[in-house]
Amino acid sequence: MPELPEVETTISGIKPHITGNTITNVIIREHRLRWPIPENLPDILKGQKVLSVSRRAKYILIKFHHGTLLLHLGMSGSIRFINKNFEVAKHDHVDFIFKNSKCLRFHDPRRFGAILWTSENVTQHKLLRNLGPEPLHNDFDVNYLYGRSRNRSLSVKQFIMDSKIVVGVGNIYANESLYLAGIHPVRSAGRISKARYLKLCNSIKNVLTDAIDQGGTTLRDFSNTDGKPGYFKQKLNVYDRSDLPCKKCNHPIKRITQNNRSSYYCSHCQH
DNA sequence: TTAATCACCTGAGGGC
DNA sequence: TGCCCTCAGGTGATTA
Repeated sequence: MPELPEVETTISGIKPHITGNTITNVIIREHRLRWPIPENLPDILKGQKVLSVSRRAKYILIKFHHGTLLLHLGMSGSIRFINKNFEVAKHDHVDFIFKNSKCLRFHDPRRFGAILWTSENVTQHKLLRNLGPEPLHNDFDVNYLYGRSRNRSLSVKQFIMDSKIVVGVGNIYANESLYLAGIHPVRSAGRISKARYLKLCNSIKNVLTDAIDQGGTTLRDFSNTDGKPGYFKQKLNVYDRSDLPCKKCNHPIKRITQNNRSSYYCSHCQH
């Protein structure tokens, strides 16, 4: 499932191919994603050149001179850059055809993803304007995280997964970061010391950086733009490892449910 | 303002 | 083999 490292991997894969390239057609086979794809998207994009590709949180931003295309991969989405005549598979919902007969193909079995258009300043788009800082930027640090956590009673795991606090920390990396910081996932966010938030802040940055270097985490649904898997799964310490021995102490990894999300932790190493 | 819950969706896997 | 059920989960919207 695409989290921030997977989105970063996707962008690295498509950026060199589509930047400066011109769209000649957009084929929409299925409009019903998380929100309906705009009916007039082909008219908006035909003949337009891609100026840049960037990311905010897990949104991929493809900039044109007259606006920005927002792509979100949701739970199961992926993008591939292929020849336009490549055989269409089930759940290949949208093709962006380019001048050189190549095609950016959006595939999403669960249709939790999104393809939206804005002609306004994209940073003020309603989906982006209230987002927290990027976890790998300098403005995400222990002072910020500790300050935002005061008087918050929810669990620390829910806290770091809240995109208004920090973006891009999904379930996998929240579990891994808390394990590396030695913090129990159900502990109340407001009752954790600054010293422990320093560890957590560093863990989040390290886990995400490492995962980006490994090309993301392949579980059930993710592959990169070449259709190849990510390799971070091999480095997971707790996620999806319930009942297996902790890599530090050999105690079995436990699994609990928090807000309908699976949490994995070592009761011996995390407090 | 905060926290909890719901809704969206389909493939995988297990039980029978 | 086939059917049914449960689970997985990102995130905006809704409710309390």
